[in-house]
Amino acid sequence: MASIKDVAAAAGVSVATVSRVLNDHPSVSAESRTRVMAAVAELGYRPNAVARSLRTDQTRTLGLVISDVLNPYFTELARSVEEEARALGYSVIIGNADERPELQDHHIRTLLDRRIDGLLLSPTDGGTPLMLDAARAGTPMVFVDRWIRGVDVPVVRADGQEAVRELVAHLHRLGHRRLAIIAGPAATTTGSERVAAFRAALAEYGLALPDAYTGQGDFQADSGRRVTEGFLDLPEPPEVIFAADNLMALGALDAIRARGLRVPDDVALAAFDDIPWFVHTDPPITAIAQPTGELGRAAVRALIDRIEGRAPASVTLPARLVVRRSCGEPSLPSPTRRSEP
Amino acid sequence: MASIKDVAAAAGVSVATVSRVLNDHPSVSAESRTRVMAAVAELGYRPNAVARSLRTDQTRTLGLVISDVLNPYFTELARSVEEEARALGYSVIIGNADERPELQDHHIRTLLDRRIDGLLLSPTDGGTPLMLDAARAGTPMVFVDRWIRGVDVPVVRADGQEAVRELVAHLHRLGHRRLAIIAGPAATTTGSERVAAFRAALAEYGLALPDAYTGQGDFQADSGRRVTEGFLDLPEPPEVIFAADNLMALGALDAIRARGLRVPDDVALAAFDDIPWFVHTDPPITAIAQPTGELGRAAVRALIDRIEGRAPASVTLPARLVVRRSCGEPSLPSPTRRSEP
DNA sequence: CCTCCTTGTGGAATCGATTACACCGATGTG
DNA sequence: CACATCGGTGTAATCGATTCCACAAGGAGG
Repeated sequence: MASIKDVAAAAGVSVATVSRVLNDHPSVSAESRTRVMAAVAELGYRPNAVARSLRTDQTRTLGLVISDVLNPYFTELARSVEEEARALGYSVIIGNADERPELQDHHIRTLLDRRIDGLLLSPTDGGTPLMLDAARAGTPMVFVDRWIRGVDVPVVRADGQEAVRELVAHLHRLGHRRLAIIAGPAATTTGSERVAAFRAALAEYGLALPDAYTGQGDFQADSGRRVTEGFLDLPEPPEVIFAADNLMALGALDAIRARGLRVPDDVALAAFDDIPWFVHTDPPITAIAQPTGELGRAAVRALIDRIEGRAPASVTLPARLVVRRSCGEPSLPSPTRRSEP
Repeated sequence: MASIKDVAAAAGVSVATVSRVLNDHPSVSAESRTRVMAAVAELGYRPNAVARSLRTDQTRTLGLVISDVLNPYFTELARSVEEEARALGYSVIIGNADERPELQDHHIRTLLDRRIDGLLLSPTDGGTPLMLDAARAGTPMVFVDRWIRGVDVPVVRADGQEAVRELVAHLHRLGHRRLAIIAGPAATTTGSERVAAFRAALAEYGLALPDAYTGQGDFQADSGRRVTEGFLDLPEPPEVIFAADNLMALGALDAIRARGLRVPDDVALAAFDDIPWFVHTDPPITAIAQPTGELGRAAVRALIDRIEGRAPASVTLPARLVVRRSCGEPSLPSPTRRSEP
């Protein structure tokens, strides 16, 4: 592979001049410029990004560590992150933590070893020492979706409180009174906040959230299945199951179906995180939709602000309720609300 | 950030010795080794992967360029690729081409600039000059899923011929005679091969595949929708629509639903590429499942064989039919076939 | 007792870029 | 006419690692 020396030799100039042409430095004669360009084209020369990074101490690369690539929510997030980063001249390396803290740490470590310019994180847990150290050491960092308390790192996320309140109102209007939730890991903010929001909304209607109706999941389909089975085994099973993410909703649907029960006639189902497939499930699932693309883009902008020395700001965007049929009443009466992405 | 010099100074040895300890070279005294280790721990030193790569001319990184991250098939592929690569000590950088050749080239170029050790490709098209040049220049490369004829690059893919034959047999048995296909881009192998396999299977039953029943899609949901509308507008619409990938099947389902028609009563639907959601759509969709995880792992092994100087082999694995209810007959008669992943 | 290995170590070259600094000739100015 | 200025260029240092080579010390063998 041709190096800058080969180009210099072919163009009959020094490597310094070649470098100047490549980085369009002002003081290069038109003459030299054209000869260098010709040599570059002739040799098919491409600068070695590794060498350049070593010298300039910047890689123009962002790291993104997400909790689960197989979750369509995170896939969409990753996509929008990459898009915005590319538009701003950065590349993105994605690490999939699979909801496992060790794997998350593995990726953070590799990313740091590669000297990425900044890190976008959606922590699987309450924050490992490695992550905290990196933040303290001044690695440019931004949390997306999930975050960690007590760390001075900007957070870009959606606020679901209002949407959860709307959901509960919707459920209450439909006559449901026994509402259960499949929560995410308590160590994650999205795990605990969604339960809190749900509980608060229930309280407004004078409803309680008994322990028996609070199942502990891990954001994976299997846990949704398991928790749902527990709910259905109860002497008095809930009328509604609210899953704190889309995969657990899938598991719940499985479990309900396996018992020969019907949604929403026997049990109603709702989920946090809307995804395209929810339109096509049987029945279509009522969900709380996050502005995923906007979240990803805002996170990248915040991170790059931080990297380039500007002051990054935390961002909170509202989530919204998308009513479909999984909680009852085909929603024909109110056609306004029947929004599809 | 601490460098090897700092470690050397802290341990009272030369950088050469530190390097030897780090790469556990045999001739280092136990004495030096422990002192270096202590210094490393004390300083929290981590070798700079950029510098190391420059010197050794290897990055221990693989590039993976896929056609569409939002397609669950490719997400799963990416996941298995990363998993196997990690197990073998490599990292993976994923590029999403979004079915756009320019974007694909952008990613190939960036990956090459970063001097990745090898490239895993699922080409969006017939092969851009850049891609062909890279192959010719000797960049270790392997095609996954989709490939390009006339290039000397190993291919790891699934063979769907037998499964398509089974599908057609299944459809014929159910009494369907007017079968249509939503094809992928003809420039992709998966685009053309699936049509060919379908046509060949139909021929075995004395059925033709008229042009009117061959719609041109681009592997995206929208195109599935558009083509399906065309089919339904025909004076004699098909009885079955076979989508060459899962996203186009989703679009087809949308279009059918929008007309107020029912699956499978009014039109039957089948898809290439099985995904977890197909179990939960209304109705569950009959699909041809690829051994996605195995494909990803085999591709990584082939690529690493090539990188490390062993002779890589092409791999072809069989796809299989998963019968659900979208083509008619609840499949109760034959419970053996009702396999779920 | 002198050579010859072996083992452990450090100095320095190297990878491919960027960039500070020195230099040279041409132009402008007092 | 001497001198400062400036545009254009090259030499060389530098980033942080790896690794070749030289060398010293110590043990084995003649």
